[in-house]
Amino acid sequence: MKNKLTKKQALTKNQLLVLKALRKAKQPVGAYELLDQLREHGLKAPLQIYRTLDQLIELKIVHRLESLNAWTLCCDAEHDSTPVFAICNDCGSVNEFFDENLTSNLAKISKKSGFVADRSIIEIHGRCDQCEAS
Amino acid sequence: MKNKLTKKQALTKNQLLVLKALRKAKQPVGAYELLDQLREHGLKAPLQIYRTLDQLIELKIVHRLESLNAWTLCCDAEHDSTPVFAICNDCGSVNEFFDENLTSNLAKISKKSGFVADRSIIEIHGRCDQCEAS
DNA sequence: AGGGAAGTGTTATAACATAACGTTTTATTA
DNA sequence: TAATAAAACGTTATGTTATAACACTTCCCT
Repeated sequence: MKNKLTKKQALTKNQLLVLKALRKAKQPVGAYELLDQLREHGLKAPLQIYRTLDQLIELKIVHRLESLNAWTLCCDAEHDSTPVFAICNDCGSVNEFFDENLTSNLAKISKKSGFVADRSIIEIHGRCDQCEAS
Repeated sequence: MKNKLTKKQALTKNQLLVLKALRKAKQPVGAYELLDQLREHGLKAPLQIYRTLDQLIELKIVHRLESLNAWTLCCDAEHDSTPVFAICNDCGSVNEFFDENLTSNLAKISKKSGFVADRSIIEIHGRCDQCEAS
């Protein structure tokens, strides 16, 4: 794995296609939906999508939302702490947050039980402020 | 919905079957795995399993692990705060924790952005103390 | 130029989940 | 206790999400 700059320059054709599709979307997108959108650009099989998504996750450019089976752009490539996703049940929008306290809380809980954490998933379902207001 | 006592007495045949299968398991179990185990007791279709699992979740006896597509018994029917699941990559075991600080942190993050939370998912992947020791 | 690693394409299949419909059981209350 | 509403159940078919296996290509480094 190279440094950030090199990484960004090194994006492949499929990676760029998937990224572009994710940028256009205002919500997380499923793998088969991405496939449908990218058929016109030559992608034909689910695996091409899944592989590309795995690569983009590895590059920390994309997150997978486990409770939605869908993917979304990372808000900011530079964070190290655990992202918190707030997922609106009504409009489907997702916001990504970071919270130092939460991250350290999580670390404490792990440590207390001797568990060595690797990857943390925090997803909150509910209603966003806009939907709540309307 | 009745009180806890009544609820427990009211478990149906399918609910009892699924619960028993989950109790025997030392790890979260997938829906089709449950189906396989319960075929000998007359369950034949996935939907019978999925429906029963939904009922047990509604009764707060069972949790779904979103990142595993699997289900596990709730450690304790009496909690109200958000459960934290620590999932071992090596042995597959899962531990359920509760942490007041974490729960209130989560609530704060939601509130700050005007998001009204409904359901929270916290799943940590890593290595449990036993696997880490060996 | 040679060799290894990463990326690609394709077919087939596995794993996970729900729609739609009708029947049976259970609980409620008139 | 008969009528009826609600919950649970069973079954077939289908939809959705994800991976296995294998062969080929491209890129990069020495």
